[in-house]
Amino acid sequence: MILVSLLPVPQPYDFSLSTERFRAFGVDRANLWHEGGLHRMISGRGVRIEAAPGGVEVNPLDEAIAAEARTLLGLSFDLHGFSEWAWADPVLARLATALLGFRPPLAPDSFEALVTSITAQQVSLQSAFAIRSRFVERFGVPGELAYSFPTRERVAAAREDQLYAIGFSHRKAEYVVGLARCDLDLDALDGLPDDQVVERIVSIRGLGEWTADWYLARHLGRPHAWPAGDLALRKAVRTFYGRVEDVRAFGASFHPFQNLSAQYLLAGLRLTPPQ
DNA sequence: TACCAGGTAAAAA
DNA sequence: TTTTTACATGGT
Repeated sequence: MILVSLLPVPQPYDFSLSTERFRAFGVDRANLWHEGGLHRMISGRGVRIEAAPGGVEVNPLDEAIAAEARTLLGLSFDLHGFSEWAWADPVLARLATALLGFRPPLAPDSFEALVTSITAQQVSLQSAFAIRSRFVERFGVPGELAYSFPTRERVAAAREDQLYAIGFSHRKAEYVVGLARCDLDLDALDGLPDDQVVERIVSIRGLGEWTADWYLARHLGRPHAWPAGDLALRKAVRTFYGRVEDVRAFGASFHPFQNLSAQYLLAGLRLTPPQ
């Protein structure tokens, strides 16, 4: 089926602001920013997404590509509901205005989401992006611009020392290969409630609470996800609300928009001038 | 140079 | 049970 290349996005939407994450920390070879557009391999085809009136332009476009692009661009978030709700909180009211049109992107693939988190454990996102891009170039498949992210099968067949050679710690190399080889059906998790998803994720070696929370937030797009252990989120909470004794408990005050609140606080930390 | 950065598991206390 | 330690890289 031929579709027009416009993918509508609820307005207001700021494509450049929403994709800042793909540029802020270095190059992501699987979600590549190039000449004003975001490039990703979808269904084996190189896809370019760029700003367009009323949404984004996606080329090429078919049903499968549209579905993944909707996930990638975070179209499932209730941004309108969040904006209305945010008026009750002076901090979020300011951020919702300053970051008008910011819609957090999601990682469309479950394995990619988890490997991405492992690479980001404990190190700066600058370091994580650099290491992950070498991993994508080594084990992924090159397209015209972006690479397809390494498949679980390909990583399951890899040796840990091959990952160590491109900058993974021995421990993280073990985690990634172990994840690829484990018997958990990742895509079966999306039908489970949040707490059961966390339970399954943390049962895998190398995946802790932080990784599970970000999986809920950035892969499944669950509204109530709140990565309380995240160093940057803790810093953002401290910056915008002052000392908070229990950051996880504090997340309840953002119900039912914990995920969007966290994403706006993090984006605000990087993009809005200090108050 | 030394330290920190969007953690985790295992050893030590 | 709680606290401490090792870990690899990139930026400052």
